[in-house]
Amino acid sequence: MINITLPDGSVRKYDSGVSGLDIARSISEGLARNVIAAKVNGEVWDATRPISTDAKVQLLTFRDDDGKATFWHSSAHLMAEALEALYPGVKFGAGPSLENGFYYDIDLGERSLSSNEFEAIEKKMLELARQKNDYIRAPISKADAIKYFEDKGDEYKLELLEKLEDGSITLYKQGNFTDLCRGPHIPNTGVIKAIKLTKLSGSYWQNNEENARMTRVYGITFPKAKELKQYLAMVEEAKKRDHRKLGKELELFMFSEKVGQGLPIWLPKGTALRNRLQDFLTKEQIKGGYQLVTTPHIGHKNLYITSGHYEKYGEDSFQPIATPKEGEEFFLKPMNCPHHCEIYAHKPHSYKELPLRIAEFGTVYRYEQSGELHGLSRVRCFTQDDAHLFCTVDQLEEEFIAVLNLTLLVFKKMGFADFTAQISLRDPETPEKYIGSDENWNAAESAIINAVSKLDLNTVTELGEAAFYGPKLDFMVRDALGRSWQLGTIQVDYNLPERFELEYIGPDNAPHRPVMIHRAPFGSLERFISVLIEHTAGKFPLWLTPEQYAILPISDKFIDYAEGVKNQLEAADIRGYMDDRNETLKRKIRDAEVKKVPIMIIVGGKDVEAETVSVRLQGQEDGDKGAMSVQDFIRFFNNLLQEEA
RNA sequence: GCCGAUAUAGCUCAGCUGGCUAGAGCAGCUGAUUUGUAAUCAGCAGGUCGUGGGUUCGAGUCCCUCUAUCGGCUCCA
Repeated sequence: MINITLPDGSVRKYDSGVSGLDIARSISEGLARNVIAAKVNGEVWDATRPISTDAKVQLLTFRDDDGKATFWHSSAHLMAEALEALYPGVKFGAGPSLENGFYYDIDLGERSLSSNEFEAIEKKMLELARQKNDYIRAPISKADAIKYFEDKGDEYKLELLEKLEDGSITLYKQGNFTDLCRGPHIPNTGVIKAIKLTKLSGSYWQNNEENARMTRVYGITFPKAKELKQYLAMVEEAKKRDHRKLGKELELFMFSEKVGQGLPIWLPKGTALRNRLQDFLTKEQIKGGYQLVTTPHIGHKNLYITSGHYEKYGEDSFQPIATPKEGEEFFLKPMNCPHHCEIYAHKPHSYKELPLRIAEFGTVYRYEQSGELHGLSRVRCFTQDDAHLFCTVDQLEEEFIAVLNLTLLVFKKMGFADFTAQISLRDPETPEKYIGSDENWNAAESAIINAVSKLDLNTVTELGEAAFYGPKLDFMVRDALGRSWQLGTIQVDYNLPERFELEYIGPDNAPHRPVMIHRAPFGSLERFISVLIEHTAGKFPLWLTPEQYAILPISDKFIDYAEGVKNQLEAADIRGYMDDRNETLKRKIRDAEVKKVPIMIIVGGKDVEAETVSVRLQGQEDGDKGAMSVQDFIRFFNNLLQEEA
């Protein structure tokens, strides 16, 4: 008998050789039907794999992330089986699970695959799934495995085998398909009920351009047809919220082929939105003891040689701007820190002045790879809500917490609840990638970890995601299409103060090196706005939206009256416009609804007589709020603003 | 940057296997209508079919170049 400890802490006794599935059965039939895999002492195993020692066991279903991963990985095998049945001789590369679904890289030789063929493949997969074939795990010797794939003629699997150690190799077989695989897998194909192949793309073996080109087939599967339907509906909804589409429709920004790739042009409404975001943050920063600065958009080559960016990014940046003077070169600034370091360096500092916080909405230019450009999320010209804090090592944690709170305030104000704080540390395997002493790195990493632990945050820690000059805390927010984008960032930097030889005079009357914190709560206005658009589906909070109201006169007889109302609202600092077109009221309402103007103010004969306005709220079943005086409307409006805050 | 796909009016799209003056809806303009809570009616105008080249008697349609966009990959100071 062995002892199995379940997640709730209870311990049950089973015969040695019991499987996760057996344990599930002993608990309930329903659970047994839904079990996909079992986490045994922290390692995900096949639900059918025998457990022969005392262990902590967690049964995984499709609801668990590890369960999903197993389900989708098994689905990749199922797809491979279908592909092999439909396209004999196809060779297989890698076929992992993804955050949403799975893919398999395949080599069809001369043949190419088109998405028109997806339906046939899905059909085949369903047919195979219904056979309820078991996924069978088979440990195998290296020699036998090599023989198997030599006979099959799959050179990719042979290449993978070369790197594996004899004794650790397993094959998985379901139906007529056998794959080299570490596993784990679902018990049998029958649980895969709903299948959709989603896209096709090119890839390279081992992700290396020098290697053979392969075709990557993406798909997603679910245990229930309903779940697939919901997923597809979610994807549809996400497409509707795509900031590129809404940005065009709401006339926030544009791109021009003539102006250049990745260079967003902000239209009047988009600019109004940006300016409002900037005003909001500027006020908060002033409260937080920041000083505002303005620096040029270009900098001398020497600035970037000093900062080290020239060496690291010079070749991949916008190339230098030459001047009539021989040998003189300037760069478009790719970041604001070097300029800010020079601001710090322009006069001596006492420890009494620290922390020194300087902020700037700094527009920067980076030559991002053309294939990477994406709406406002990834552009070549963007404005960072940048600031650099110079402080002593002792002040680091406190400053870090203050910055953290500012960032959280921004997220709260914008209604972002679904974000993750990613603690990005060094990769201990590759110390050569980082500059600076171990001592400084340790101090900086623990300052971040300590600061974060004092706040209630959803965090993940990623090794190897640190910048080359220091660890950082990045805020990741998911967009409408499920992609994760980095917004705010807080980074600790010992490197630039060193390179720029920044100093302060300490109480001991000796020079010391300050620490620098880079931070940007929005990250960049461009990316922030892209996520905000998708988050709100274009219906911005009242305080932020470019046009808060539309006055809709019922006919042109009431334009004068409407004009008077508009003046009163302007005086009360409420912004909007009048729709004085010669159109029906229905039409004007529809257009304002589509433009997502939050408040419609209707004025007609009854209003003129009673000295009222009739108020309608956008996007509501019953938006009609009835008639009220302009003074009452202003109160009503301010209440709405209050509710938001 | 790499792989694949796409590019027709301001916007969304039609135009089959190459064949008369390239179509529609919305937006725009003009006129009529003067309207009470999600599209009033009529008329007009608008495109050298992304760019440059080629094949052909003939190219929006086929081929190549470039540019941009989309989906991936890689990258992200």
